[in-house]
Amino acid sequence: MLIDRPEKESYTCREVLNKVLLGDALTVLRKLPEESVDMVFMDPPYFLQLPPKELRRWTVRTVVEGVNDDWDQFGSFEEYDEFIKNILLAIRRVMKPNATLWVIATYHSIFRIGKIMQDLGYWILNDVHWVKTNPMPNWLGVRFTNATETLIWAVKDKKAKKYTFNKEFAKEFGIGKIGANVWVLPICSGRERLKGEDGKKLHSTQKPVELLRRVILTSTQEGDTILDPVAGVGTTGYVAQALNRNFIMIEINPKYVKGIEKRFEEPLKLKAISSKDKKKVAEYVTVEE
Amino acid sequence: MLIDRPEKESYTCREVLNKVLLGDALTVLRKLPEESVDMVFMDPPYFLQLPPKELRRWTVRTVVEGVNDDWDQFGSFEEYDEFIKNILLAIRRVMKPNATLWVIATYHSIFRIGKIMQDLGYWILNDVHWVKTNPMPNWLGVRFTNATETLIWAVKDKKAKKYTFNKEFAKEFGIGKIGANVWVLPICSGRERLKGEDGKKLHSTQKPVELLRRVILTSTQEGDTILDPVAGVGTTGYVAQALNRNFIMIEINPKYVKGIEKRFEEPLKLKAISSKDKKKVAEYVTVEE
DNA sequence: CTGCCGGATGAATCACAAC
DNA sequence: GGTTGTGATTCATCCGGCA
Repeated sequence: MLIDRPEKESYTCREVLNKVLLGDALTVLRKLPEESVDMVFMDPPYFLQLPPKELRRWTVRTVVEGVNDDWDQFGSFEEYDEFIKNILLAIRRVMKPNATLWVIATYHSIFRIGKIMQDLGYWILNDVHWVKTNPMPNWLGVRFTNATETLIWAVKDKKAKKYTFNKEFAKEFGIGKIGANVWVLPICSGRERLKGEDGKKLHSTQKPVELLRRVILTSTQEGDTILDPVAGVGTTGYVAQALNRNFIMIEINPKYVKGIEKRFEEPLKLKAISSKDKKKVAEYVTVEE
Repeated sequence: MLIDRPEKESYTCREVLNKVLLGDALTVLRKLPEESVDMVFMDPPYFLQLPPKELRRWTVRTVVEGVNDDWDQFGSFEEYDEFIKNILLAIRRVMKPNATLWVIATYHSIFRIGKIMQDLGYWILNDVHWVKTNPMPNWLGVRFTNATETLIWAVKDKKAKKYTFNKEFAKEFGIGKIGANVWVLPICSGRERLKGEDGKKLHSTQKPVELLRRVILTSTQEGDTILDPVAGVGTTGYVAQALNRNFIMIEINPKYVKGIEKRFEEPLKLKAISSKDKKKVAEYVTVEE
């Protein structure tokens, strides 16, 4: 069975391998054996601005002179930080000593996440920048078009050395010929995008298969175990399976889990990025004369 | 006089306009009038935490002149955070209500800086990614080649609305045709790179003129006042002057200040990026068929 | 003046084994 | 644990020397 709802106190690796565990990330993570996974990919919820009324004031406010009282968003920042910190701690426990962790987010939250990671002892190896060829057309002329998401790639500890890095793939994916930390690829759309029964997109931030293909190929070996504690519609496991890696996915929303189940009925056949798509990418990033 | 050593308790804007103030950033910032500058560009120490040993090129046996300057040394993350927080607070005081702030750093510290900015109430407008066409390669192939630096662009407060954003320039500089938050340009080298009397680079991390040109053209108007509290060899003011903006620069190191003085003897004549360079950039980011 | 070639170098958290 | 010596292996770009 692909789907499982963990009831026991703790699980062996074998019991949860290649399963989607229905439940809260933190609760389920704590049931997994320690030092058991080779790589973790996390796509945490984005930080959403709540209406000011629901927010508390930030206690550190008193540090600053001459500041008006509208610093209300910090109450929710604190809650967000707490959530991130706890899940990063729980992840750290299940990572093998030389496992690596990927986290993806936008500027709304990536800075908070990165600092928390460093404070917990994670050692950042790279930031990788996903440049979207077809970002949301949010051009109001008041900001730069936000065409990027940032991935942080890290090890548990500064001392971790023998992590997996397949540089041939890194060179293939990064722009230029030097394996740079910049990936240019389109967002998930078209047939790849999962739809609900209402015909609308099932998940608001479904990650493209190609993104996970790159993550997995550069940082794991065949047979490795990949964990995604906030699986959403399960792109991580879906691509992992196609690349002969094992996966453990955790997702709390039954709607998404149902989506994963349906998705897995038709296993992914991976093909390299089409030359047509490559051409599009090339056109996109080319600077005009 | 271009150079000035502030002795008084406080200064009017007129007294410090288009001057390099020799002194500690925090001390001098507190002497400036509040709400007096339109834009701030800050290039703080990145706290690279480079290993104490030297890195030697294998083929030519030469040593990489890393960033081992005293100004990049901090005892701990906490110490670094305190430094950043205090300077960000002092900057906030002198910013006009609709002024904007740019901060640049690499993955070593940009996440910490971004979180501290958010915690202090700064409202992030964008992250802008500088993709370097000619970075140091990662020789051992154990990571992605770190080819980027990240700029955070922010206003003092979420409520600030009427900040300057020249969208024509944003469209010109960003890759694609959408004004994306990605700038591709080479690092500062060759004749542009200031040399000391020993023939070696005067500053380990001099920023390219083209980077500042983009920052200034997108986020200020002619006649605006631009502050750089950690001026180094003064690229910010040098480009500001060429673009008919006013500047206030602060720098504590007399060696760098002397470098600025000499640099200003020959005012910058700005030329647009050449079509040859544009072509190179295009080649660099183009994806192969 | 131009073109070719060798040398130098860049914000780098870059390895590993032996003592 | 720290220190030191050996060795495996990157690329775009600029500059100066020389043909």
